[in-house]
This record gives sequence, C-alpha cells and structure tokens, in this order.
Amino acid sequence: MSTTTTDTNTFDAFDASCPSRRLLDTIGDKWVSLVIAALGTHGRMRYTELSTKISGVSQKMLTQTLRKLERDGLLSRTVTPSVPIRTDYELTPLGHSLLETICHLKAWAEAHMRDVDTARETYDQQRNPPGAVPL
Amino acid sequence: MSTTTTDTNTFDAFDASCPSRRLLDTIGDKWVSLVIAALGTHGRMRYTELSTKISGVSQKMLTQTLRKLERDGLLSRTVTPSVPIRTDYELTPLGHSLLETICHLKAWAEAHMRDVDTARETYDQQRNPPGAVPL
DNA sequence: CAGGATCCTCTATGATACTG
DNA sequence: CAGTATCATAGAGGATCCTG
Repeated sequence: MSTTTTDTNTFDAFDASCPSRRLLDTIGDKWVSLVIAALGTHGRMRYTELSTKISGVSQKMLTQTLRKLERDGLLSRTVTPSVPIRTDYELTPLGHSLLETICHLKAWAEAHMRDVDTARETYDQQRNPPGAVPL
Repeated sequence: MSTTTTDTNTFDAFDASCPSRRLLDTIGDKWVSLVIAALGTHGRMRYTELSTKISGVSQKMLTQTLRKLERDGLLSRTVTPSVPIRTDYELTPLGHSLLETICHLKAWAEAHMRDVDTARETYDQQRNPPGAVPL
C-alpha cells in the first residue's frame, strides 16, 4: 500500500494522479457543473438549448466543456445530419452518477451555507469596524 | 413553487446566489481542497507545515486560501505571539463537515474514475486512428 | 444550427523583496 | 516565523468572424 492516495483512508489530493484530485479538476471547472446540472434537469438538450439555458457562456467555452465531458464519458453527443444540422447532448449513466454526487454537495451547501454567511459577516465586521475611516 | 434553487429538487447552479453555486466556487479553487485535506489528515498545523505539506503552493496563494477559509468559518487561526511568532490552523466543525462531503466526491472518483479513463482512451483512439499522419 | 479558428483581454498565480 | 506588498506572466476565457 505505501502512501498512495488510492487507499480508501488516505485521501489527500496532493498526488496529481489521485483520482480525487482529477475529479476536483473536473468539477471545479466553472461550466462543467452547469452543463451537468442542465442536462440532469432537462434530459436531452440541443446545443442551442444549452447555450440559452446557461446564459453567459460563450460558444468556445460551451463547446470546449461539452467535448471534455463527452471525452470523459459523462455525456453522449448525437449528431443528426438533417438540413439544419442537429446535435443532442444527454447524460450517460456515468454522468447521472456524477449528478447524484453533485447533489451531495448541494445538500451540504443547503445545510451549512448559512453558517458560512454568518462566519463571513462576523469576520468582515471585525476587520471593518463601524468607526473605520474610509479611504 | 417558483424556480428558486433553494428547493431541494431543483438544483441548478445557474443562479449565482444559489448555495450550491457558491459552494462550487469554493471547492473548485485549486488550493482549498488541498488545505482542507491536509488539515483533515493532520489536524492542527502551523503555517510552515502547511506550506511544506502542500508542495508547490506559493506564500501568496497559501495565505490567500487560508484567509478565505477562515473567513468562511471552515478553519480557525490561532496566533501565539511568542519570540518567533507561531500560527496554527485547524479545521472547525464546519470545516470537518465539508471534509466529509469531499470524501463523498472521493468515493465517486474511486468508483468511477476507471470508467472515465476508459472513455477517454476510446475517445482519443477514435479521433487519433493508428494510420493518422502526424504533422 | 453547430461549431472551428483567431485575436485579445483580463485575472489568477508565481516570483521576488521587505517587515513585525 | 508568518506574513504583506509589488511586479511580471501564462493561460483561461470572451468577442468576433467564418463554414459545412
């Protein structure tokens, strides 16, 4: 066993090859979670539907994100060579399992984000007392 | 009711104020997960211990990350004004709960990262057939 | 419609030097 | 020791134009 991070009890993502590290690299991406969430909520979606739903995303980022997720096997891409071409994206079973995992995060957020906000306010007030002189 | 993302079943981080969105902004940070993991593994640690353990992190990033996590109430910072000053960092209960959540991610990674790797190989081989002419 | 290719601009981060 | 402040840079990401 050694100190490899593949052991169930020694997770620390210091090893760049540790799966948990690579997962963080994946879901840490700003758009990945949004695409997963969109497809998880709406099922099969077309390229334009995604770009509309995820307002603010550029073509470049959307395409780049979709390609990455397709490569990782998290979603499937189906091209229909009709007159105006049509492309559909859909979560694979693997993608759905990640969606569920993300929902665990959501549960934590819903349970504790209030605490985080309170902590922030307390911290900010201590560093920015009422009598502080503005620049 | 409504489309608010605070509902348990309608998680989509499209709303920037959605807790799940802000959580992703937090754990998506490259160093956050490493600091949490380090403190989760070793308990109380000094500044230098952290910078040693998390090899490759700059002073700037480490300090910045620690401040952010302290502000969010995920870790506590204890300064001892001894001769050479001493500062200790430790996960708060809130920080520990996030550590547990991150472990859920780890579980997913360990269970499915092989599938992701396989998907990547398949994808790459299809786009880079053996007969492809290099540039 | 669904992208590919470019250019360009910030921002995040690293390196360095200084301090209580 | 544990930072703060400053400068420099790579790379992420946006805007734009073009095409099957």
